[in-house]
Amino acid sequence: MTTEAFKIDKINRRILEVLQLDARISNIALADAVHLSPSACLERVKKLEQQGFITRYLGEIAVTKIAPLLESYAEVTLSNHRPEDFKQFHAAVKAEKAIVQCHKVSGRYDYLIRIAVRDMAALSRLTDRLLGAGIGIAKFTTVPIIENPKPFGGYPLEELLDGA
Amino acid sequence: MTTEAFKIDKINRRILEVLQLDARISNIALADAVHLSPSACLERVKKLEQQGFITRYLGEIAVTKIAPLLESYAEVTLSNHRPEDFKQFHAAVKAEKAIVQCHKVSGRYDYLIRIAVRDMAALSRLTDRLLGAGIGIAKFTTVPIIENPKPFGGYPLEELLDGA
DNA sequence: AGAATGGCGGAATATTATTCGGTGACCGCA
DNA sequence: TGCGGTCACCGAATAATATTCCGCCATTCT
Repeated sequence: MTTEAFKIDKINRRILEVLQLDARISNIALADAVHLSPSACLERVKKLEQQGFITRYLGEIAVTKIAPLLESYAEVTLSNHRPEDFKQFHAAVKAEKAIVQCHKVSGRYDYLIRIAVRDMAALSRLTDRLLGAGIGIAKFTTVPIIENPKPFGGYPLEELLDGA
Repeated sequence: MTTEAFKIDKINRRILEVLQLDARISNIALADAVHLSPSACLERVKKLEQQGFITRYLGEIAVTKIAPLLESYAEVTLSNHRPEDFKQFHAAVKAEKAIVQCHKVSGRYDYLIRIAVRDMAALSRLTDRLLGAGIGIAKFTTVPIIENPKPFGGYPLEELLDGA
């Protein structure tokens, strides 16, 4: 046998649900939450990590408490849509630390990127730099974030798995 | 003095930078990375948590490996902009598990929300439900995510703090 | 200078993670 | 139906880590 198809049963789903929102829970507490012994629970978690079902553990930082922060999205449209145009843009995006995330989307624009800078001046400098970098950006519309009424609350695994 | 202004020195910045992308690093390894003894390091981490500089630890799940997933953004415009209209919308958003995140923004629309459902049919049902819920949505434009060229890579704390 | 404060390192202890058999349920197959 | 074989589990033993505690500077304030 080669790579085994993995089974996401009810227990693994529960484990993922918990870890998704509390990555640093102790294995003992997690085991308790899913009604398993610590050893059995740990075995499952390790397997979930190794097989790539859990990719990373992230710490959420209250950036606004330590520094000025203007977070915003930007809608990006490229001038051309050849494979090399996309590649070029991807490379530029990855190199830019202020661009903290990038989605390729389907709709009125090609990409939706998330930007973290100190203030409008820095945002302005960034857009100028991107537009002047010759990476084929035809249109660049920034959408500043004012407030976050609902912070990320995890994926609804039950619905996605069972098919709500 | 009551609540002490907290100092984010170089070491704390480093701690945050590390934890941001590797929340489950052991305290010993973290201490090593920031050139502190485990006890001193732990003391700082605890303080950062207590004072709210670290808000949560999240596990990143490869949802697409375990279930069908259509993730998308949606641009939302409300019909009216009275305080109660916003409140009503916020409440609806929080109650909807498929809406995993919600930003209030400044631009052509009022909100940018992130949605996780199984497929187009589910997305369609969701939009119908939201539009029919009488929560004052005037316009609702979905923007499906095709690809993620740059996953979240953490905030550029150095730039934000030192002022790039 | 002297005392108070705060952060540090290192040792001791408590808690947790990890390893390691042993067991029972389930499955395929004769 | 009975016989391995496999797999996931549990519980105990061990290893590693987290956490506490205390004494020690360095800085600051008086």
